[in-house]
Amino acid sequence: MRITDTPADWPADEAAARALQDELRGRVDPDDSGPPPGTGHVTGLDVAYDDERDLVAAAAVVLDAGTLEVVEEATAVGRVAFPYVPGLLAFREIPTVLGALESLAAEPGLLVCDGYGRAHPRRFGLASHLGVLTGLPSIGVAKNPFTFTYEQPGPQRGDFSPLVADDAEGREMVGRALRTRDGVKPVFVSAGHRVGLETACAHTLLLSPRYRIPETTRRADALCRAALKEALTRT
DNA sequence: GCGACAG
DNA sequence: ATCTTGTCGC
Repeated sequence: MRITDTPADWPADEAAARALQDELRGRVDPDDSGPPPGTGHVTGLDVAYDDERDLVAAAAVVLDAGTLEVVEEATAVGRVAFPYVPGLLAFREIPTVLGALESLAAEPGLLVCDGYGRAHPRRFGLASHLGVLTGLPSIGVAKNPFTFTYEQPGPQRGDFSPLVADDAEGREMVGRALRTRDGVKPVFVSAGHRVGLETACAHTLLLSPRYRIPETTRRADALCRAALKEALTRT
């Protein structure tokens, strides 16, 4: 098994990581040049950790956006490149996630990340970061509200309410709490690169026909866990 | 200083 | 994220 290595110029500490986010945030494209929902490919990304052995397993699962059938799967294993610090999650996941993405033969199309994009302390979360580094359209679909506030959206699938940030960047609407299943806790959607919030929500609903979490993330979650187990067996 | 905090 | 079985409900 080959271990994806951390880039030599990876931020060494929190200050350097925050500075890099401030530098890269200007490269995010807020326009809607990404694919129309339901067309082309959508790629789910996720990672699993074993802090004991210092390992990270990442998975990239490409689905046909129209049928949600799996087109291709890829995994990569790496060393933990950064500790978990709220707001700096991307530095922990990106090296290995890029390793998985690079080994795909298919076009990734839209990147669906397990976390946030624009909804972030410096407006540059994991989805924004991955979008800028790859040039691919991306969105973030998180399972928790992080530090943001929101009113409970209506009870039906498709109902949503604004996700509001009130921090150093000011008070602003950075995403949506979106109900993907009737009567079930909403997911938290934010724009990444080349995809607007409205479009990001449309993608999310099409990717979640049955469960709260998008098929892309569900598939990637199962795959990276399996890849981690496999890596532990061989390590 | 304390608490909260994507995964 | 991760440690972890059964169980209540649709």
